[in-house]
Amino acid sequence: MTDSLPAPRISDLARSRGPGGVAHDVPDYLSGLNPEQREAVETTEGPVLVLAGAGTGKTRVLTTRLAHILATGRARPWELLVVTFTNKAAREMRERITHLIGPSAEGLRWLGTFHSVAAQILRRHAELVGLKSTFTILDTDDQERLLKQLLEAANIDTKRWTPKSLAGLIDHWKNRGWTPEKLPSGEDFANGKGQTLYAAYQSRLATLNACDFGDLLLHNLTILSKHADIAEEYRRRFRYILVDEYQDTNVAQYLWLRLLTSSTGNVCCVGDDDQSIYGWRGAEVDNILRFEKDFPGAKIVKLERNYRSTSHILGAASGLIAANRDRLGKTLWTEDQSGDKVRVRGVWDGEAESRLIADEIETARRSGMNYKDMAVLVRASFQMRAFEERFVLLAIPYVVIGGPRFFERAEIRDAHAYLRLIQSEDDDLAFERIVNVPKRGIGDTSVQKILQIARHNGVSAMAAVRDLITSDELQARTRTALSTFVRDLDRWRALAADTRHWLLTETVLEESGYTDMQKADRATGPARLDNLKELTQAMQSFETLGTYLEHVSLVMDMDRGPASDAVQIMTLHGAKGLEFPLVFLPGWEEGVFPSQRSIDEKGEKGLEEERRLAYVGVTRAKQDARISFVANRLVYGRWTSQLPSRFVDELPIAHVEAESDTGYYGASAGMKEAKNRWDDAPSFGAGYTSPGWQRAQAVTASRAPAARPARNTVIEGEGRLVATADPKTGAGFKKGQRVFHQKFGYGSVRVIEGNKLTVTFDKAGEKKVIDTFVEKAD
DNA sequence: GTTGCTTACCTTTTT
DNA sequence: GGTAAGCAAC
Repeated sequence: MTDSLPAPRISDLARSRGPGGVAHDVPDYLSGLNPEQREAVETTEGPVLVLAGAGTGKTRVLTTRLAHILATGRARPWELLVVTFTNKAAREMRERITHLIGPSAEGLRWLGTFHSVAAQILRRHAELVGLKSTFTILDTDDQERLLKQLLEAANIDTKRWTPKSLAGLIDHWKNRGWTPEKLPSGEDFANGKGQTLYAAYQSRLATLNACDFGDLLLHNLTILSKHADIAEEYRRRFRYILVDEYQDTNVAQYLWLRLLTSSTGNVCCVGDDDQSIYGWRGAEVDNILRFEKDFPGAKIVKLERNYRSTSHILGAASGLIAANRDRLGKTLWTEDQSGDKVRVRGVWDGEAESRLIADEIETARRSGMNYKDMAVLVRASFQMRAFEERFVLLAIPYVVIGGPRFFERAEIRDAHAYLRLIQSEDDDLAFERIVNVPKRGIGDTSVQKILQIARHNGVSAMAAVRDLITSDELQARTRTALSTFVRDLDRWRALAADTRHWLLTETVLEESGYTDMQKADRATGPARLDNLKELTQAMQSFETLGTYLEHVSLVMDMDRGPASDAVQIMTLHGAKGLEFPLVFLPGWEEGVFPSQRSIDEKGEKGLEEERRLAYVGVTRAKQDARISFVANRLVYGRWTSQLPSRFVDELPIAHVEAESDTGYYGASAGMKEAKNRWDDAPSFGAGYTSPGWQRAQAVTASRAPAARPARNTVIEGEGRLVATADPKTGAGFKKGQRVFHQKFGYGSVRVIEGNKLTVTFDKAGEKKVIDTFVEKAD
């Protein structure tokens, strides 16, 4: 196994390059670093906080530090815990370390995202929190459907109290490390039902042998805090801990780290408080701001020398971020004095904006720049479409990074549901998803009946189905459909044993009629079939179906093929950690960026986060950053006047070159009104309504609950949360017992086999029924 | 049980 | 303006 790998080969590498490598004791890999970077790499013992500004070589420091620890024999690969936030970051880190130290990087078993490492740990100790080690990880869709069931069972109006909002709330609670028992008072949902619903949800998850994303960490916290021996084992194992993007850790992740770090811990956190942009996901900038208090004697290293951008870009970004109050403060500098000022353009509307950017892309292209060196970074994905349309029109190649996530597409989830059900018959959510996809004539009523039986008997839906098809509860047609379904599944399961999983997938899609169903859909079918093809292709790089499914549940993202020469379109969040020679930053308008919602929900804190996002955006640029805003935008199909973003005003004029042609467009079309400042343009103030439209919506929404009280405010007892069978029914039937059945009427019991009764009905004749569907009659 | 129409909601951002 | 869920009609 990994433990028997040869010693790290970095020593070879250290000697291999350059004549200077032998002259000093300084290994080759350290020689290219500046003094601060060296310090960050060589301070291996004790807590270290590396404040790495944008473009200061953070990843290089991180990977070199790891290589250094390994090369100097301080630890072996499997004794390092390395956590990142995104899969992309984890992947990149692994690649770069492999490049530095060779194949022994494979021994880095504990390198991954918080969630994937937590999942690994949880699999080993699942039984301590009432799960089996084979637990499945639910995605948001599964989660919301489950919550919807719970809400409905509790008679809560799911329009007013949406499953989505409850999911968000529960996630928020989990991010803070709150189990249902530890939920502080004041945290609530649906008038006092919050905690009960949360508890009910957790117990449903346990029944399903499943957990959600938040649970991965929350269960870890439970295990590590309740079992001192286990925590101690991990503390001994992880001799060095490295955390990337520390500014984005939430409370749960923070607590998790603390549990895994001993008092003398060699923990190194790297981050940039100015780039904290995940507050909405529970990130606490405070974690990084109070590092010194948490780890007394911690060494703080600031990386301020920027190697990425020109001084104008850095100047613009620094001026912008200076408006934030909550920061540790650092000053980026560069020796690169070349380059143009940041260009700011105000144009008439969204179409003009996409035209402008497309034109500039073509100009840049003509001057020899590759498409892939240009990026359009937007605040929210709805902004992407305008650019896509324009680019298609002009045949500018582009790729949308992020966008609708591959694994969230309906057809991919359907395929997964089939596979999950083949792999584990207990997967009720998978069952629900595909029993009737493609249509088999198993409607909602039947499905509900199946689920009811399953829940009542404490078995899986599939088990209930197997039961039901030998009874007369369901219509003959439904029964036939279900038997076919069961037979198919059994056949595929048998097939799975000796078939490669991607071939199995193809067979299943074919034989289930799924492919035919898509073929029948002329509109979306072809694209979906393409996606499925892509899916089976991607599956081939995994050993087994199991490893594949584990991977997709954690990595909701897929490695696409090698980057082609195309303009990259992505959100600002998605752009973090990347860099491009030429960056376009459209949509800098109040309400769009900063997003109104962010301000409404989190006030000044929200605004500061938006500003950090702007900072992230500008600092992605190496040579040129081009910001733009429009005077009019089509929102929800409605024209709205826009005001330039306050961030535009905050850019220091010394580093900006601005021009707006929106001024008198209406009066004299095409006339350009060049000026240095644009906020005095009379036309902006004139018909200014935005962001009123959004605010008005928010107000209506938040008032609605008070004005219209829920119909079902009183819900008796907690037990009502989960549907229970009618109390009049139950086991204990005797031969000859008179019974009543909703559909078949009165009759008497003739045979009893487990939960199945053969009843001779007075009118309907002899039928096999499930005991929960009959009542005793006198 | 399925099809086709109407309506409500939507637009943050991701593991 | 687009989409997904919900509802009435087949």
